[in-house]
Amino acid sequence: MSDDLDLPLGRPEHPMPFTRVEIATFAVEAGQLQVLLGQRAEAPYKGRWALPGGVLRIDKDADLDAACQRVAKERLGVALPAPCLVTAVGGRKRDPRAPWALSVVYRAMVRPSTLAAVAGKRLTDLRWHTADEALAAPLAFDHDQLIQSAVDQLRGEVAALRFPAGMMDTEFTLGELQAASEAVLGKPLDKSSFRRRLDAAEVVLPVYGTMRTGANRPAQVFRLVAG
Amino acid sequence: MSDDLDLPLGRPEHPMPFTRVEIATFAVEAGQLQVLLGQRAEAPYKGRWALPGGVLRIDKDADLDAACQRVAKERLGVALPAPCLVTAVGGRKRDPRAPWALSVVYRAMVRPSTLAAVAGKRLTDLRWHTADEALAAPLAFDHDQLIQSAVDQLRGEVAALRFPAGMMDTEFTLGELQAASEAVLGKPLDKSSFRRRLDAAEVVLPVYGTMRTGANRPAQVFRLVAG
DNA sequence: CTCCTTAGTTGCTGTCTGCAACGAAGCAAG
DNA sequence: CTTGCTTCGTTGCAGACAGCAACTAAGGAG
Repeated sequence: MSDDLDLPLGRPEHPMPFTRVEIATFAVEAGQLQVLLGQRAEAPYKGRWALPGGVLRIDKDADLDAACQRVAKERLGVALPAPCLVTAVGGRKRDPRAPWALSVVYRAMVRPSTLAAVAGKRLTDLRWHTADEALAAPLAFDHDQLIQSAVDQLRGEVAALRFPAGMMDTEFTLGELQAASEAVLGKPLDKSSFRRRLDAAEVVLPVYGTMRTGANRPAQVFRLVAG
Repeated sequence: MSDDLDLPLGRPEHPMPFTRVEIATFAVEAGQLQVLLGQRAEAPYKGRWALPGGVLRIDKDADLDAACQRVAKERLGVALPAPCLVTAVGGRKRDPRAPWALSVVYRAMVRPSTLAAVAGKRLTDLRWHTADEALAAPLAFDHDQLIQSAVDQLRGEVAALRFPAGMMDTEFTLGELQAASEAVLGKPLDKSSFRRRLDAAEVVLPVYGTMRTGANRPAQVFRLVAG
C-alpha cells in the first residue's frame, strides 16, 4: 500500500482547503446571552449576519490559538480572554468562494463593556444579538450550526461551574454570578443550591472586607479561583 | 479596514496548511480499552506509534466526515460506525514534513473482531494498544494529546449512557454492556445503579424471548434504542 | 418608623447513587 | 439427587444532593 497518504511534499502536491478561523464571542447583557455578529457587506450572503472570522495565515500564525487571537485583534480590536476551540467543519458546499472550505471555530466570553470601545469604529457592522434571535434568524453560511455548537459547549461549562475567563469582572457578587449563569443557561437557578455547589466546587474565593454596596443590603465580593 | 480577511481568491492567495485526518479507533478487549495505532515506517518518528491518518483530499472528499471514512477505508480496510469529530490541532511545529500542519481528529468504536480480517494484511504495523499504555508511551507527533482528548470525550459519552455505535454487537446482555462500560471508563460500576440509570434513560430495549444461554443463569438480550 | 429590596442562611423533602444482601436459574461435581 | 458455584436480576437501605420554601439581616426610600 502506497504511503502517498502520509507524504505532504511527495509527488503530487494535493491542494489544501481554504482554511478560516471563526470566533463566537459571547457576553451577558440585559439578562440575555448575546453573541457578536458582523453583517456581511458583500456576496455571498450579502446583508446576512455571520460570525467574525478571518483566513488562517500560516506565515503569521504559530498555531491555531495564535490565529484566533490575531483574527480577534484584527476584527474586534481586542485580545480575547482564554478563547477555546469548539469544533471544525469542512466541505465543498460550505462557502461558494472556495472549492473546499474548512473553518475552525473558537468561542470566548467578554464583558460587553470590553467591546464598547471598538464599537465606535465598527458599530455599523458589528453588533450583539441575543443567542435566541441569532439561532432563529437565517445566518450566513452554516454559522447557525457553529453558534449552536458553541452555545452548547458554553452551557455545559457554566452548568458545571467552570466559568470562562471574561464572563465576569475580576470582582463580583454571588448574585451577579448567578444572574450571569442564568442568562447563559437560559433558565433560573435555585439560590441556595447554587451557593452550596459553588462552595463544594471551590471555584470562588471571598475578598474579605470588600463589600458591594448599593441600594440594598451590601453583598460579599468574590473572585474566581485561579486556574 | 480591508476585507482581505475574507477573500479566498483575492489578490494574494495565501498558502494553506497541510491538512490531515487522524482516526482514534477504540475497542474493548480483555477488559481494557484499546486504541488502534500504526507503527511509523519512516522518519519523522520512525518506529514510533501513531494514530492512523491520511491527507485531506479536497478532490475526493465532499466533507470532513467523508474524508474520515475514506481514510478509514484506505488505512483500516473497513468503514467505521458513526465516527465523531473530536477536535482540531494546528501549528508550525507539529509536523516537520510541512511548514504548517493541521490535523482533524475523529474517534470511533468497533468490536475488535471487526478489524480482525484486515489484520492479516497490515498486522505488521497496525496493532491494538491499551489506552493506558498508549498514553504512557512516547508517541509520534502530538498524538498523545489527541488520544487523550478522544479518550476524555469517549468516557464522557459512556458515562452519560450515550453508547457509541460499534461499542457493542447489535445484541448484548446488560452484564456485557456494564463490563464494556467499565473497561471504557477504567473503573467499576455498581450493578443496580447502572441498571436503574439505563432504565430511566431508555437507551436499551429488551429483545423479548431471546436469552443468552451459557454456563450459568441465562441473561436477557438487549439492543440499543435507535437514535 | 414602615416598607421594600436584596443578601445570606436554614430546614425539609424528594430523588438518585452506592452498598449490601437476597433469591433465581443454570451447570458441574460428588 | 444433592450440593456448590457462578452469574442474573431484584430489593432494601443509608448517605448525598438538588429543589422548594421560609426565615433573618441589612441597607435605602418615603
